[in-house]
Amino acid sequence: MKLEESFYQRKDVVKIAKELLGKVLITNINQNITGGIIVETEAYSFKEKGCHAYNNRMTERNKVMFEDGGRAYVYLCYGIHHLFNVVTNVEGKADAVLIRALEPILGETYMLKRMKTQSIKRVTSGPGKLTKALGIDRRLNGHYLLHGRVWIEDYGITFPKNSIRASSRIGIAYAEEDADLPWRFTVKGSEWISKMVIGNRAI
DNA sequence: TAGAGGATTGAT
DNA sequence: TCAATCCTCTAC
Repeated sequence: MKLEESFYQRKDVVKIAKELLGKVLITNINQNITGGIIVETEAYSFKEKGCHAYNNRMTERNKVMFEDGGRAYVYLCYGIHHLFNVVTNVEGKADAVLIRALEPILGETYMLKRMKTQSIKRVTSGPGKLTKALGIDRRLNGHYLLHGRVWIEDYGITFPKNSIRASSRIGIAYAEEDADLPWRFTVKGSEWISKMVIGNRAI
């Protein structure tokens, strides 16, 4: 069952980021259905410095974040990678959840083809990789998640509270004290989460 | 309008 | 450890 507007348009982006774990992100690009169970997310709020929309700063890039919840915010990072976010909260309140890793369950063949690899373990374990595997790019920026080519479904999978790990978000050292907010959520023990490194420590 | 830098990744 | 790669934002 597709998640409805009311799921996205709530105020608590951190809660939504946790609840998205276990949901299934699906795309239909050129009739190729691909998708996976979300196992890693990060919450971003306009109230903190890690967010593109901090202090209500609206630019050409992030203006989708200021629209009503339930849309895709896709942007290009490092000139190479497309990153996929879910816009949450109501119009004017620019919150979003970055999807960082999936467990592939639909269209594995297409994903392997897009990633030019034989290893399914590597196709969706990182925010830049999963967008490529699912065929997501900036053309889907602003796209409504309730119909069309990209959406999120509830497959009835719920991870118990004690199996969700909260840690600090990746790659936002510039956010000063807000860089320490424990707003990255991963499924404990999942072999599908991203392998980013903080300092010398692999996490 | 030029210049710097980024919510990453994979190869070395 | 570092290059790839280009869009976005800021300052001038």
